[in-house]
Amino acid sequence: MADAPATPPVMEQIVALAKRKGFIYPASDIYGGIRGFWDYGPLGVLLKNNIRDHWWNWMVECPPIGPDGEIVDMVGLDSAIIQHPKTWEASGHVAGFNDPMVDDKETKERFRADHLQAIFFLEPSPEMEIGKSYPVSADAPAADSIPHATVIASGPGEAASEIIANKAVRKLLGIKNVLSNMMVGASLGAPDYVTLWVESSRGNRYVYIRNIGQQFLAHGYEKTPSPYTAKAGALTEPRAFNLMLDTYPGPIRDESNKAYLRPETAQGIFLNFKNIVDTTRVKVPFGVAQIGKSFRNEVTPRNFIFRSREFEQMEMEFFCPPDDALKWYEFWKGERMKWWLSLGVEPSRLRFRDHDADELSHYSKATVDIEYRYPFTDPDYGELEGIAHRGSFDLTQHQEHSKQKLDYFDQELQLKLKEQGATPEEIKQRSRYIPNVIEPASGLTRAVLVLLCEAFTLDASRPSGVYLKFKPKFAPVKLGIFPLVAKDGMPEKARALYMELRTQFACEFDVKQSIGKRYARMDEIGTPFCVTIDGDTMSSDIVTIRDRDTQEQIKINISQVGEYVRERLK
RNA sequence: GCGGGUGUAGCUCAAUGGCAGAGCGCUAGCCUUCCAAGCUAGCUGUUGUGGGUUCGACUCCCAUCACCCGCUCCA
Repeated sequence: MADAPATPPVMEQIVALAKRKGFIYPASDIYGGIRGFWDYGPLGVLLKNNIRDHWWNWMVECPPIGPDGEIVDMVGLDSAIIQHPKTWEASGHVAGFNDPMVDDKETKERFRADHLQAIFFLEPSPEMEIGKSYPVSADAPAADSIPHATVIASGPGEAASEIIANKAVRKLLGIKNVLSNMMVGASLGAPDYVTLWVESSRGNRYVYIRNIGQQFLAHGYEKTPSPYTAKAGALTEPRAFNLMLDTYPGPIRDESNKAYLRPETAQGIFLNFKNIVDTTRVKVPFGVAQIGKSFRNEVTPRNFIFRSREFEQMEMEFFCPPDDALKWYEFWKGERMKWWLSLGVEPSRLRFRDHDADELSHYSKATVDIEYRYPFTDPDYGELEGIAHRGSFDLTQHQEHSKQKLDYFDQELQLKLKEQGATPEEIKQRSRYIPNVIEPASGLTRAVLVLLCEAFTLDASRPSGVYLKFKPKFAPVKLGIFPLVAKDGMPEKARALYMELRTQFACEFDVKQSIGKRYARMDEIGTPFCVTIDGDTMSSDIVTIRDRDTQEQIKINISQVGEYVRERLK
């Protein structure tokens, strides 16, 4: 699979194969499809359920042993997709998912208003001096919207590499060389922008001003220069794009009934924190895991099932004492990577990526992504799972909004503090707290995509031209059972074997057409093993097992087939 | 949502404005002792959808939907 050229055509082949063999269909296909939604076909649902069950087993039924050798308490949950609307006010989604956007009417680019970055043109000249101000040029802006830049310092610095690392800027400017960077101020904004003086492929030299959004929006969008052209007046009024899908439970469609389809499964866990603590015997630290559908009104669903409006998540919220949060963060980071590797994903296609400070969500103290090198991101990586240190944000928010106490009394900590000779005051204060949360949140539907990409293997030497190299445990069908030819009692014998094994794992029984064709079909859907009943079987119960990856065949007794396959499903 | 591209059978693709086709596939039968063999018979289309121009539209025009690429967003 590493040999497959990682270009868009490969992705198209994967999408085509997924549809042709019944893994994934466009939703509402006969009506022309509906953007951002996909249906999982007969094989797709088997694959998805296999991954889902593996996660549930790994996280809930048999969770990993903790960093200090302790047993980790873990329970499951399946909360409603629609929660009380206040949930999403408390979580920050109503505000955070209403990002104001502005469009550049000329270039048709769209930007988040609070993320606006502008690029101005500044023709450098030898006369420029530190401490003096110069107007940065813009094509035809209103006079009062021309910022003046004050040169505060010059010389190379850290900002240069940071800005050069900004893909969009690099591409836009065609930056060749960084000539110098300066600290400058602009007349409309704060006096501390980092700017950069570069030589570009266009032969111009530019000044780049970061994060002008906040400051310039304060002066009105009509005076805000467009990020790319620096023209004022090109931007539209900021408009909100709600990224949550809504619905109106109850007989009357009224704003007061408005509810949201959950954009993440996590909040259902926080809402049940108190219930779980009260009704089960879990003690902090413990985790609550949930698998289910989530919905986001994505602006642009793209890249097959990578970004869809309805998707499935596998999330776990791990509640721990604030003092231990970092320890557990590191622990889950490691465990989650192990889990992805257990799917049979090639290690070199996985990586961690820490979020920068300015990239962190409003709630998070630290977040790391596990990323995968998808064919459509290659050589770059795309998100697969986020592991976030959410602090006490969620429980605190829900405590405030619901007026329900969501803190936790830690009896063990109380005892420990007593032993350490802490004062009664300190004991009282520290043993009752709002737990911190470590959240590994992964996309089940993304895992399906990863396994499809990972398994997709071109092989011109075999009749199918392609096969899916799933780890046997995750293959939708485990075993093909074929009579070599449809005569001499072979079909009957093969059918009897099928009847025996179908109760143990997913088997497919096929009599039709040539044996080669049947093998080819199994290759295409990633069936790891095929067993063939031939003349030897009829005379001495010896069958042939054919391996999908090597295409090699071995002979074993018919009575050992079940055991042979089961051994390889572990 | 914006810009560009694409849309014909399950798949890959043909068809000057003039009868919608081929290969693969799929189904049934025959044949067949290990990798999509062969023979026979069959299956599949409101040419993405809806309008318009025309005697006549897969073909030209408009709208719309979906997909791909870029922007934006993002598990």
